[in-house]
Amino acid sequence: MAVAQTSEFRAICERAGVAVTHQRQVIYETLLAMHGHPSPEEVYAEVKEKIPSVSLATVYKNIHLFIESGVFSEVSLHYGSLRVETNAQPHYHLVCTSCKSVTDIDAEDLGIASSTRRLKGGFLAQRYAIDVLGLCPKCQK
Amino acid sequence: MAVAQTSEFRAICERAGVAVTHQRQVIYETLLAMHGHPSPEEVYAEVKEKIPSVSLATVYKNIHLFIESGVFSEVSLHYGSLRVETNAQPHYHLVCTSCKSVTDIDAEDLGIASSTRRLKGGFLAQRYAIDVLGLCPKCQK
DNA sequence: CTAGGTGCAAAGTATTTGCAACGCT
DNA sequence: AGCGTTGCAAATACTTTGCACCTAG
Repeated sequence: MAVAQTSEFRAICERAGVAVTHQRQVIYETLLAMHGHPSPEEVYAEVKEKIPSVSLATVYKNIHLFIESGVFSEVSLHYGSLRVETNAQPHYHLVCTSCKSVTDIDAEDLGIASSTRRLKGGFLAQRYAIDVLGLCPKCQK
Repeated sequence: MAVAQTSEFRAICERAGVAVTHQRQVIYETLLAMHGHPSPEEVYAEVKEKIPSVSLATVYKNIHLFIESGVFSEVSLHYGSLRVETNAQPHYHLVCTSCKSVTDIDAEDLGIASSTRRLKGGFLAQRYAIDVLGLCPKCQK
């Protein structure tokens, strides 16, 4: 059905080992063209203008597929529910992209000093929430 | 009803301008004692052992109250829904704690170099997700 | 006393899943 | 042809809300 497929998109699908479908391509192009940090509902609304019959489930499935394939990423990690930080010491998180485990790491061990300061543009930085994404020792094997 | 109230907890409630209730105190102490990054459901399960009649809604209300008061915080920002990062350039986010706006900032403007490296403990860092929490210029007035 | 807090149940929002029909390869 | 993909609807997960009763101040 699709005609004007970019070779880039074909390559992405091939790398991910998935089929090149019209919905998939429109969702990909819509994401590329969107500014900011869209939610699935916002993407769905945009895609629906090109494919009125598209379903929200398809948008969800493809967004996940793109995130898993590394084509896009999540703004900040989405754990499914709110997580309370009970550790009052300044520290950051090691998040394993394979097993999803979260481990605390001290600021000094990351080599980043945390302090209130004013950044270019006038934003007043008060606290840093840093998630280091990677592989825990167990998952590196 | 409560008897052994720590003066610390009373001070927290006073600062927040809320009442010192038994549920509130048990939820606070439970959070303090919990390791890791508990979800509301997990907190609820723990609190229920001390107060079997407690409701999940009360746990949610008090967790939010503690977070708003700065007593605890969120592990990573919870936007209510997944947000897709469509900007492929390495960059981070300025999140205004007042108006919740999210703005991109280049790595170099933050003064942090992003690179794959192995941290103490053997974790293989591949990507940094950094949210700088603070006040945007508008909200500083 | 009375404003705020609690428990319960229902509503609301976000996301996933089962399945029959359909389209890529 | 065969398997992955889609659309739909129902199911599930997470969170908030309305309200009558209760309790700290």
